[in-house]
Amino acid sequence: MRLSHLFFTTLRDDPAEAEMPSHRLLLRAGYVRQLGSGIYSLLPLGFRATKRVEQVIREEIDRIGGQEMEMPVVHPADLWKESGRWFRIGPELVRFEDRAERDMVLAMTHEEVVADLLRDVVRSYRQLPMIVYHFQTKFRDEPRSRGGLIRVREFVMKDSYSCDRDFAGLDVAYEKHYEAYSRIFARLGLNAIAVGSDVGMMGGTGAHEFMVVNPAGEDTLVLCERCDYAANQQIAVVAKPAPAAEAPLPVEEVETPGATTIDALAAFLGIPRERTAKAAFFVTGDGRFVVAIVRGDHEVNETKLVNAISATGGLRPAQLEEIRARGMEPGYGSPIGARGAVVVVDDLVTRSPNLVAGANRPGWHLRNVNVGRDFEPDVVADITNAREGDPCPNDGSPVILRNGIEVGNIFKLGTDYTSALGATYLGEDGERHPIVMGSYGIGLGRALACVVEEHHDDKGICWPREVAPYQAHLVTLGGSRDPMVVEVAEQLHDAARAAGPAHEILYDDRDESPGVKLTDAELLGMPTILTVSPRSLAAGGVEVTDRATGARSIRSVEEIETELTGSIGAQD
RNA sequence: CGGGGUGUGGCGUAGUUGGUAACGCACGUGCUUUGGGAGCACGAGACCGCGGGUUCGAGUCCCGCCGCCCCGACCA
Repeated sequence: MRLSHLFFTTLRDDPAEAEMPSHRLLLRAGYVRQLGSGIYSLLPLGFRATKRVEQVIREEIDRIGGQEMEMPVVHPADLWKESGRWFRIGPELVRFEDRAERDMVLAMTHEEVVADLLRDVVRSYRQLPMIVYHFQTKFRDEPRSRGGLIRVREFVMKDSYSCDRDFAGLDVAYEKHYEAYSRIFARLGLNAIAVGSDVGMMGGTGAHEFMVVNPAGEDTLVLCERCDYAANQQIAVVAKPAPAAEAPLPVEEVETPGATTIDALAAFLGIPRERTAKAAFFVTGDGRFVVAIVRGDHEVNETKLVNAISATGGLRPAQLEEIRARGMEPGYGSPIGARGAVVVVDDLVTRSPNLVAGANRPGWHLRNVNVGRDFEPDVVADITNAREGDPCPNDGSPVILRNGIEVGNIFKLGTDYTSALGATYLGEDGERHPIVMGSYGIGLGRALACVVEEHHDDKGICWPREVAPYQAHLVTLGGSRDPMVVEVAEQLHDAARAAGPAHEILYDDRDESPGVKLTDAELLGMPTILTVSPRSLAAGGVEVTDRATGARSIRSVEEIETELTGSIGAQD
């Protein structure tokens, strides 16, 4: 591909609104352009790189038996009403009416369509198991997109769906995907770690997210310093050693004017935060009022809290009036004397004696509060966030906290969708059974951006070979109108092109100064930069620079031609 | 949806007490130049986000709206 004809442009200056390196570089190097908030066009270079990511994924999903297909982006809302999601999902699901005033949705995922196809196509257990997948556009009207391609509203996702006779079959399909994903991310040059993640109401044996450690990540990962323990903070369980036992002391009131926060309270009384109990107030989607009690040195983990009380519809913070109506006082709150509230107590609190807790009276707290004696929990569970330095549940080593970007997830769906839509098969036993599904996603654009996050330097992108839109970037220098230089360059370009689309190289045939060409070559990031100039010819041929390492060597023209047209492409 | 910011040629920016828009890069033409974002000359390119208002006069002041970015809320 001649750069003089490529639909792109590089920017000398950093775009003002791009903060993440991947966003900045993909814009500057002419890979993508923004159309609106969270909506991007892929220019030819970006499209080509995305196609390479896609091909890696395709090969690995095919390898575990996936069958590629394609499902629509626009769905009749009836399907989503059948599954119930039409009613459960908020405004991130785009709804509209067609000309006949039928409700329609823009697909944000494709479980419903798969389940619909299953009930049409699958009749017998003999047709199972199977895996289908496609690369298809999703639209999710996120309240806030950010970070360039990292979090967008419209994106192409590889989503695969496993369809099995039973949960044992699901486990197999899940394991296959786990391994396929590991291979995919390794091939993409991504250091992705699989972390356990929340399975929500689904039960089953689990879900994993594949996370890339990145400061801009939106999830918090809990990682063991020593062993391979890794979990999303949403579900991470760490050891919580109990303090030394003490005999319960009598409750005393203590005046604590203005101490509405744990920090203020601990400072005022001159005690450590772990001697206090913190109350947080929520209302569940199904209308229950919840007061969660954790120790002052911990934070409430809402995901764990939701799971502990099976709160359908999630949680929202309670309003002041709602709290007071239950006999509690924000800032000085505790379950003591509360009414009409589900009291959820962190297990550590039950093992921590003589805590300072709210007196439910402004300006007052209570000393020596003990769970069981002074108030009765409705639920005792682990409802706190793991903290940096807490003991790993496997080997007790300190855990560390890191931000992570989710580049893929695998999820045991079970029979929710197939039951709702009536996708069943006739088993060997002559009975109807719901098909057991799993779903598995990878966002292409996000994966691409993560590759750039991991593979760049101060000059530009450094594509891994598996992802590079072109295998090499050919630059002519030092009198680029020199007939010999042009002839050699044209020869290499033609030869690579003749070897097939996968072998094609980028050829900078522009009449630009050496500085511009070399700077652009480094910005664009092809793994190999080939330089042809009178100097290189005099030295024996073509100068070969490895973009990632900067290593240079002179190779003969014939040698380079052989490599360009041979297997060096790694794109076969 | 809250909080903060921002909107001026393709990109990055300047624009003072209100007087019809400037600079760098990029772009076009010509000549020179060619191993690290070249030089000279000429040139093109902006309804200053949109609407209303104040004013003799608005990029600038006032009101409303919109877009985009960041933080938070949210996230099958």
